[in-house]
Amino acid sequence: MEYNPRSIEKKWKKWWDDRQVYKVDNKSTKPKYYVLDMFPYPSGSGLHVGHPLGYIASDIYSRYKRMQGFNVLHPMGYDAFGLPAEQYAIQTGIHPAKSTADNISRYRAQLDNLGFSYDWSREVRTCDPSYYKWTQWIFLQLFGHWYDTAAGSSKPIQQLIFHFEHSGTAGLRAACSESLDFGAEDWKAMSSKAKSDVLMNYRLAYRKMTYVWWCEELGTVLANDEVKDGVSERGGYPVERKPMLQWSLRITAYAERLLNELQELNFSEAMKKTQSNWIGKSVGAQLFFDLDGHSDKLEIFTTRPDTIFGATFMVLAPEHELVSKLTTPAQKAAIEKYLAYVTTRSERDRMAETKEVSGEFTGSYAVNPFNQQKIPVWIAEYVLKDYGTGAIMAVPADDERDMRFADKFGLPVVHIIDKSMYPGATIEEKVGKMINSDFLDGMEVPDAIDLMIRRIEDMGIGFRKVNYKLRDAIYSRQRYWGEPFPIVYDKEGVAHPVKEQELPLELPELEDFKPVAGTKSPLARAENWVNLPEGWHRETDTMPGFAGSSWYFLRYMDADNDREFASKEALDYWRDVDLYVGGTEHAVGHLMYSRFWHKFLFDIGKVPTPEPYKRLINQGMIQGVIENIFLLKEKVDGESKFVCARIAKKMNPQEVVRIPVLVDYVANYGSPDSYLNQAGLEQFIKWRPEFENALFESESGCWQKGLQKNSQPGTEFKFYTLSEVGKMSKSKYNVINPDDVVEKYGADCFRLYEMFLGPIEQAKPWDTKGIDGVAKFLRKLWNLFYDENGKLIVSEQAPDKEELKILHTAIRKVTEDVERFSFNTCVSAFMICVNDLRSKNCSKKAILEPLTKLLAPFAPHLAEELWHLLGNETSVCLADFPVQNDAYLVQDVIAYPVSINGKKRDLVELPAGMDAAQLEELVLNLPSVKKWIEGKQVQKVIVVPGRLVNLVVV
RNA sequence: GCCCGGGUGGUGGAAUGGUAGACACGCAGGACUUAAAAUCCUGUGGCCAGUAAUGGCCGUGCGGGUUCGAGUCCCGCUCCGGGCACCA
Repeated sequence: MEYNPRSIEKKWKKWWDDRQVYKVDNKSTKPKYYVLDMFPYPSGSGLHVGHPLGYIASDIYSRYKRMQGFNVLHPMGYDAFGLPAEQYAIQTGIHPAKSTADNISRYRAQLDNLGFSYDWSREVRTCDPSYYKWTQWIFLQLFGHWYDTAAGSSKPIQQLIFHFEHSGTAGLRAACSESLDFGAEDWKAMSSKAKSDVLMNYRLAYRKMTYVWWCEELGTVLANDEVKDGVSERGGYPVERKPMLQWSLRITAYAERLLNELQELNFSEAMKKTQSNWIGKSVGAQLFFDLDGHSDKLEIFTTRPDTIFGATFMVLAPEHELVSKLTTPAQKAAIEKYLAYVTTRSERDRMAETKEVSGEFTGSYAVNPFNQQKIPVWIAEYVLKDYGTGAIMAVPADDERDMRFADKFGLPVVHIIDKSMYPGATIEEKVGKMINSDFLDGMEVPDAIDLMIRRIEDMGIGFRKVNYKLRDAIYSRQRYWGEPFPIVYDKEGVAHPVKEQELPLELPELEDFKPVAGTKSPLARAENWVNLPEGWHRETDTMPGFAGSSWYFLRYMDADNDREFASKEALDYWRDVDLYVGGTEHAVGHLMYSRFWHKFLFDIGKVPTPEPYKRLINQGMIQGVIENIFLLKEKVDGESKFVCARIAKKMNPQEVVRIPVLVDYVANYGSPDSYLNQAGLEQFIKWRPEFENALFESESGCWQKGLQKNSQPGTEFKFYTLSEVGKMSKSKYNVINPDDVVEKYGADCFRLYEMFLGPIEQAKPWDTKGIDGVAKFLRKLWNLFYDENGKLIVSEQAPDKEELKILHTAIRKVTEDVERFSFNTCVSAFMICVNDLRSKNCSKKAILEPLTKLLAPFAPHLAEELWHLLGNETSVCLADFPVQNDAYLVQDVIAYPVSINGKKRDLVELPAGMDAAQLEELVLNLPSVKKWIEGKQVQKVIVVPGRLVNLVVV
């Protein structure tokens, strides 16, 4: 009987399905274990071989934990709101709800094809009203709370109102947009609009002015992703940054906790570093500069208050609210021109551009509070509105960017730090002795910083301040395909929450998904929905992608609950995610937001833990190989001018092959390995028959089999191939569908091969080259059960010592490696085990049965088949995972490498249990060693019992 | 530009600071076969010497350092991949 994955896999899939093997109960006497995958966005191109990498790993781990006696929650769902579905709708007219549902069925079919052990009864879809009801509900909680910095926790907004009524802002320590100062009487005198504005300053979900990319030509707001090189990616139209009043979430209130509590988590150090850097905590001073001739003060944040005597100019972000006030009539034209330029620039451009600085003088001056010197105020794009206060004091002597700016605009430089005592110290390092700095002169930098902050506080011109790079999350999207905000505005524009019993606030049906004139969201088209009695109206923006994905793991715990997002019982049982598997691309976005939401829900008593994810594993991206075939035309008339065409491996041959490539690029990739003339083309088509009818087009002519268009006699064509590695995407013709691989090799083989490719955390290109090795392994295993005549040859014989050692070596290795997520080495261990058993012709049940269980998490279908062949009737998925017995693993003999000065010179097999002295004596008398130490002095002998011997000779 | 990773044979990769290249792919030679496929066996980092057994030297992107010993730790570079706040 031959191993036939197709029939085996079909059979057991149905068997598992019929018996609901993967269904999980919220009540169990077993310990719980929650394994979560980052749920996919169901895109139109379907699942590719990169998606399942993490899913297979988490599935193996889930199955492993289940077999070890845990009640394992392993769910799956879809992150189903998003931009691509909406873009697709605009292009094709197909409603996002439909295309999303279609894509989901396709994803489901593809996932089902891989033998995952998901409990599908818990599936969630973020675009489902029964789900987004709770996304909206959480938003309303954020809207209804403020962050009490003194208590380190979120509190209901009513408590804040109570505080204002009794003492105004006195004694209040709260996360806010700007510090306000008013008394109880002031509060009581405020209009409802004024009160609402004040509360917005404290709410965790609040509205503020932020910028969006606007494309006039397309009549739509664009995502960063849709803007390339300052123009829209679609159509190449001009774009500009437009200010809009948008919802934001005050994640900055949680910055300190997000940073501190990160340390306790089992995340990779790289991930922790990325998140800490993103939070970007820095300590410094917030201080106010007087402005010459203005009553306003200029508020800046600096980590280097000690350098104030070197501050020779101030820089404001171009969007800073004081810019218009500070611009003098003489500078007006220049400033306006600069502002127009800045609206075309992305933040990335503004940060990245360091060689060519730009800026403009406002014509006004600030006053240095310590020496009363006038300091010119400039604006420049390298200062960002949302970081710090959107304004800096520039100290060219101590900051590279400020220096370049001073250089370019001829601004003075005052040296204030003597670093001669610290050779090799960079300009930014906080070391050196202060000079030219009045009362700071002679002090070391750290002391000077300290003293300066105290001075600033004494003078009442500022205070010590902790600043974070982390910015509040912009939460509005001018899109259709997202959660509507459960917010209505009254006549005065005051935002009110929709009543809880009115949730979910469903997305109205629309035919046209384009925004309404100006920057109004598509939802503005649903006038009946937007407009309410008495001049009230609904919010027309929708929530961003991260809304639904910030809490979905909680919903799986109790997915059908229509009274709460999850019941207290379910939350108390499952608590948090024990293992989370997903890509690093979510390091700062999704992970940060969901940690923030979770902490908020914890503060308001809705979840039992302050952190959502205990352990995080990041799978590397599976990249595609972009294979290009170049056809070059070489002019023979002496000129060495090349022209060439380029085609990607997976490109449909019917599509015209074009892309002229730069000569330099071609020249960099070695020499052509074959000529392409008519015969060469034949040869090429033999190698790549799919190009039989392709038309090869280069700048100067076209080629097709049997034809020779536009080519001059005497012209030679050369071709060669090269490979690049990059993201798998439709546009690169390198997407590989797992279904095709499963069709050919089976799901078990696919699972093992993806694991065998390399370490889970590493990015690697997909290549099916090695899959035969895995397929061979599976057949070899199969053939331990069946002989070549299809006869079952499993015997009841007792295993010998060696066979037990082979088995238990595998058990040990696989168990260790599963725990550390080293699945590629698990597969090697299986191969070694099967190879060893084969060489001993071992088909003993006492060996094969534990081996089958060991393999079950990796190749569940095959394991189930073998398990039943061995006479079992329950599922192998529920069997006990084998445990190693150290008694079988004892080594009698150890191979000691013997090194001289660190170089291996001999390998001697010695009985285990020799002590260091015995080993030393024995080794010194080895002939192979004598040869090396003859006439020399043995200075030192390093003996590591059980490992090695190293002699140091001179 | 900034942040985070990574670089080991022809290829994917293995290696608690302790025998570099496990396990595979590929390739070469052989067995079986009319033949091919499949399967099995043997070899396979490079260079040098030797008929051979074998022996020697070099070798983990580049340059330095720590150590008895470095792919692994430290410093400086370089190339590649990912992210940079409205793709998800």
